[in-house]
Amino acid sequence: MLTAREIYERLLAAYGQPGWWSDDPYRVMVQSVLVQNTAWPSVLRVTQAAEASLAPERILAMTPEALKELIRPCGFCTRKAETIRRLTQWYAGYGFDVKRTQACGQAQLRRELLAVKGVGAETADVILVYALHKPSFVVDAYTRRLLRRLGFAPDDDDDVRSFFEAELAPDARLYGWYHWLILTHSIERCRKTPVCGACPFYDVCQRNR
DNA sequence: AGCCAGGGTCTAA
DNA sequence: TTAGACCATGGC
Repeated sequence: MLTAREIYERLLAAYGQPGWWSDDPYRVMVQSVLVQNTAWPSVLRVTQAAEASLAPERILAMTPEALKELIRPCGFCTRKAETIRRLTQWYAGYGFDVKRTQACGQAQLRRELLAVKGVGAETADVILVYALHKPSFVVDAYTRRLLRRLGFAPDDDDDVRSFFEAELAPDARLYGWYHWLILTHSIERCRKTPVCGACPFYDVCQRNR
């Protein structure tokens, strides 16, 4: 089994400098909800079309029905509209101020985010890492699948999270990059060319046995 | 045409 | 406590 560092090194060598979700914290919050069980292009289409409305004050000013219509193409629009509203209200408690929000401890922020109905572990961790720059490793379907293919069979997501966090420095930038690389690997390579000799994990991938 | 997509909540056993 | 139903829509 590769270590967390070895996996990162291979991803970096294969895909180069990783990207970042967004430098706009509120955009990360909205998109992290919209992408729940939804393909990314749908999220992009909605958020680009709604560019002018994508400020927390504007969202809270909309009627629930208008917000629902705005995000309809992403699916689950009733629930996601409610979640976005609740999340925005949570952010309002910090005056829509990232710095004020970041002043809180990571554990407290994670608890508060998980307490927002409609926000689960993955959404909370995406917001922690990309919007608030707190090192909470993001475990998503791709992360689970990659580790499984590398021969690691965790009982639950907490085990996956500790696999990474136990070995890596608690660095939000690193975690964000790491998640981004797993994403790139999963979408750009694994999905389009399922079995591929150029895969950075070809030698250890369970699928090749 | 049917299946899946970067999830989360609620419920029945 | 856990597996399964449910939530909605678009893309392939």
